[in-house]
Amino acid sequence: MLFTYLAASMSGNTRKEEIIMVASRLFKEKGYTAVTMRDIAQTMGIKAASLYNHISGKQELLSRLVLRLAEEFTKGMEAVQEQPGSEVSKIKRIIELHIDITVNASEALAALNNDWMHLEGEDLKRFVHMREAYEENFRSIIKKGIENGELQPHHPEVILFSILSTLRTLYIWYQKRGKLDVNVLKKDMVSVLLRGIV
Amino acid sequence: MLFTYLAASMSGNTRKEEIIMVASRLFKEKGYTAVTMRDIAQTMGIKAASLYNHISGKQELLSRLVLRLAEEFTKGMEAVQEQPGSEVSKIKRIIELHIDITVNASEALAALNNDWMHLEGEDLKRFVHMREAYEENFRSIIKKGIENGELQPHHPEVILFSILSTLRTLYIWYQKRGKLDVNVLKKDMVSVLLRGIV
DNA sequence: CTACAAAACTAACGTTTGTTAGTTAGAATC
DNA sequence: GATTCTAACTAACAAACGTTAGTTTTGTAG
Repeated sequence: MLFTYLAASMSGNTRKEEIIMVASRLFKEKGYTAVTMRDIAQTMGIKAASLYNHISGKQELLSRLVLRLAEEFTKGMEAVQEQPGSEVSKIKRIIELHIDITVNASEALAALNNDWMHLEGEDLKRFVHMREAYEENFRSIIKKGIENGELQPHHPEVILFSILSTLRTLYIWYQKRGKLDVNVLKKDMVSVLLRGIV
Repeated sequence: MLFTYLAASMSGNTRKEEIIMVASRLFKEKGYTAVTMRDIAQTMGIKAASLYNHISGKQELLSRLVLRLAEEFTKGMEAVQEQPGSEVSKIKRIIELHIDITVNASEALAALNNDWMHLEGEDLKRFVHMREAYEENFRSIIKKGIENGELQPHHPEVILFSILSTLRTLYIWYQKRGKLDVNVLKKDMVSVLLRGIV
């Protein structure tokens, strides 16, 4: 089953995971730097110092959120690459991957998109590496698609960026707009991103 | 001439505009909250206290950046609405508007996208109102386009979101990728966003 | 009932933050 | 030559920050 680890973490079974969930909600609204440990504690109904019985510090909250999700994307991309089929079908699967993760972890996605630069040391390096690898894999799928005539001969960078920025920002819209059905959303997104709107 | 005020402000003719420019660069990299007045001062080669000879405080830096740009978008949208022609041609003009602003003020766009929520009081209200109006105007163009058969009958929200999130994130990619020619970029973006990639 | 672990508390620490007050050097104006 | 203006400076403040140390409460197993 996909997203099992993600699902377990989102349900917040341990106190630690509860804190991480609360943090992700606050990070989404104000950003990592603007959220204080006292904010997180107050939302949980406890004092800031009590948080340290469960976590090592603020950085751990960020790195758990971001790296956990980045690994999910990396795993998803690997699965797509191993699958047989056309390049267009792979792009479809990537779109669906993003939508699945958005639906299951929309809060944490905000941290991944907006606050990854506040990671430190090895965590930051690892994240940047994963992100670059992800984009490079996506790019080579697009290039192959252009070469064999599946895709229009546009600059690959423009295609990559236009799809990826839509998918990465999806978390903002999904839930502002009444949470439409996931399968309907997938179908619409695939159609709009691949075949355009006119 | 369009963007005159914007261009004047970006050239940094006064000391105050210099500070605002430096701030926008730093805000783009780390976000509003993570940037300190000492950071800004150090980048300018002066002490933090000296900044207050030119500006009233940190908030002013943010609100100048964000509201100035928001007004540029609002003016642009008004111009598009007054223009005759098909709905598709209006969408084209909107795409070009975003690209023009991105090229002329890519730094400030980061603040507008990521840090608007740190505006306070009346500034925040004004921004949110302008943003909602902008989206509503865009949405009604799309709806009209669907009604008269220019556009595919997708959920307007999906179309709006997919175009807008691409355009809003453009500032990240434009300059990471060697600053391609503006007119080429416009043509490619219009083609990809309107007619898709397959 | 006792022992223990989990999870909360109070109090405080050393820094960093945005900002203010008062001062000074140099250039422009009268 | 005196005055005003511009733009920098030093010094410091009060508040807020992440975090630590030590203590108390609470629930559970022997």
